[in-house]
Amino acid sequence: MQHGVKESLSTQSPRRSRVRLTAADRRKQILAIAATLFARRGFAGVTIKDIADACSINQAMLYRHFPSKEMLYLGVVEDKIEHLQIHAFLEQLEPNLSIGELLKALAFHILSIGSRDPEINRLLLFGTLQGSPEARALFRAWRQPFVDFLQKELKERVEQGDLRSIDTHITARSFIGMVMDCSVSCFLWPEFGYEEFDPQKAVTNNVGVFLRGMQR
Amino acid sequence: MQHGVKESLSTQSPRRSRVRLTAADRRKQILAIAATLFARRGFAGVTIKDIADACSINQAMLYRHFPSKEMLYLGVVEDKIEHLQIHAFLEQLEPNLSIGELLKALAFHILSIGSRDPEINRLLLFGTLQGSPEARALFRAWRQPFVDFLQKELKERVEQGDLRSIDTHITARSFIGMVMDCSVSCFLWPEFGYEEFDPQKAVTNNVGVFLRGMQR
DNA sequence: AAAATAAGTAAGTACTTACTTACTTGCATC
DNA sequence: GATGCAAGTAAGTAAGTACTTACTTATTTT
Repeated sequence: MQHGVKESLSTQSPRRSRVRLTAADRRKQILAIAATLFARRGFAGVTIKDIADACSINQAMLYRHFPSKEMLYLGVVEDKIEHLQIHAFLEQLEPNLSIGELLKALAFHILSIGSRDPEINRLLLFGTLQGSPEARALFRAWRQPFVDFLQKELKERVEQGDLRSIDTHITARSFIGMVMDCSVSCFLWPEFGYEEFDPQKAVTNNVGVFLRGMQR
Repeated sequence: MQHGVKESLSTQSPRRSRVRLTAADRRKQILAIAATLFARRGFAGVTIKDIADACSINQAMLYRHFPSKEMLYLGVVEDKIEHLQIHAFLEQLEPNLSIGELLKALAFHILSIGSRDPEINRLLLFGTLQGSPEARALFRAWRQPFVDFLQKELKERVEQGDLRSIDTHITARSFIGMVMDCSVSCFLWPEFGYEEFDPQKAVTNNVGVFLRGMQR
């Protein structure tokens, strides 16, 4: 591979073989790289030059795809939301799950998305802290569906007498909040004993506690 | 009080009576105002000019008190940590509280600090997202003591057989996480039905669930 | 009242920021 | 192989950015 490659003699500077992408591909690349940077350092912590450099293109190219930094940020968030598909996940859940199985399914899904793509949680947190309206949309798409769904399920079971008369809104919100907090702190504070943290064990433990706490 | 005050006739423009503070007072003012701004917009979202303007002083004055923006930020965080006093709170708790009373006491304290001074939570979140080492210190001072304390108390009671054999680390972390998430979401997402949210009710509900879930 | 000291400012420096303009390159189609 | 067009760039602009310098004002001490 290394030795004797004919071209390599003159490719010391290989005519700067720049990749020339189609507009659609370049747009995708910009969105992906910008997502990573915005998630890591927040809106104000990233410059247009940072993004352009990371994409190996000129800043002017960014402005052919997005009219401003704000709109690029909006594009990043919208792109994330589009690929979340929480409602689809909730709808394909088996309809006759026990409340324990349901809590487990929700918790695992939240944790698995959070560990597969930490950018979502970071974008949500950074965005809401900054007060950007885009973050509101992320919240509605990422966190709220779980709460609404769980509350509905809890309410049904309370009315049927399967569960104690707990406050369904507070309980749903708190359970989802607990799982989200867990998901977030795993990558925000890997030290502090969260390194060896096992989601499987955490879910089993916490679902057990909630379950017994809610049952008659 | 209002009428006939002699000086008020000529105080329309009172010779620009600029306040001239002592160094100690000015330092305090800068720290307080910088804390508000950094908490609201993050490190990168605040400029030295913003802070100086908000203090009604020249930017150069800031550099007489703090050698750089970084060091000012560090000062803000250290100042917050100094006034937290979580260990003092934990030590003055009655030693023979039931586990239910203990959970309630911890939850109320976290929520009351969070609502009295939202800057702490915002600084902690902003800081950790940015990856600033100062945030690590805030975490250690604000969140970790609660977890460590609760885990110790849970462990004792599990060993005495008062509680089921739950995972004390995970449970302590999750309970504190749930309360912190609640505290944070109250001011981050006041819409989404958290406006009429009553901490008293939430604590009663959730402590009840956890309690029953942990007891034999 | 004079001297010493500390709080305060105006107006810079060198560099970075988001965004633009005028131009060049590569590729598909006729 | 010339043509049209989209992908790409170099080199700007004007308004910030963190930080500095040289100077002025107020208060305390002698």
